[in-house]
Amino acid sequence: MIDFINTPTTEVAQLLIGKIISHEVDGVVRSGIIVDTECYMGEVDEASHGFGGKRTQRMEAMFLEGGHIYLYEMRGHILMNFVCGPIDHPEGVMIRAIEPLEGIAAMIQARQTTGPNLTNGPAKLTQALGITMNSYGSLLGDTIHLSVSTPYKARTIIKTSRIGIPNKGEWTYAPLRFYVRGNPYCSNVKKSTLDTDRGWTI
DNA sequence: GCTCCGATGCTCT
DNA sequence: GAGCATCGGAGCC
Repeated sequence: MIDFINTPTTEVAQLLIGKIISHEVDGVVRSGIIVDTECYMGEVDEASHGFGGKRTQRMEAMFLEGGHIYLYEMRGHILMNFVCGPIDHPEGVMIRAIEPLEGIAAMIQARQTTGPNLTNGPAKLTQALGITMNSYGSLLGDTIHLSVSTPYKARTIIKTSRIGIPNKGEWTYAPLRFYVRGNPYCSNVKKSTLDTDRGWTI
């Protein structure tokens, strides 16, 4: 299991790649392999909700100890983050995309679509997994589970700038996004760069 | 009470 | 590749 409190956030983001996240809805387990993550670096990161020491009701979970779930609602969509670092330290890793594994039929029903479109975006995967604001501030392992081991090994992890962060100075270009090269479920990838083994070495 | 706006996604060109 | 739909929280009046 990852030590979310003592491991640097940027390292957590890379360690999460290849792990399996699961959530149970009505007795049906839905799970997927994490393939795309982004870091948000707390008070100093202009793109982070915790920037400048701001602290409001809806971001309270971000200030919990590492290992908690921070959910953010935007335009009716839910985005999921794993909180990192010690308490009162608003850093976290957003899960940007997963590769469906179990409960795919349920995901298709929830999303009303199939293929990469099922989970290749932060709001898409929460909808596919059936995650709701009920899990806000819960501890990882409570309603949302993460595999202890890393069953899938990425051949190459691409390190690049984050998506949807304009006009944030150096933070717009900071290499805080990590994803599996060649995996079709990553956000915003070119078709020509996909690999037949989806980027895994096993 | 009201306005502004975003860590998005979908649709159409 | 660009434009827009559309919801709730934050912050200010």
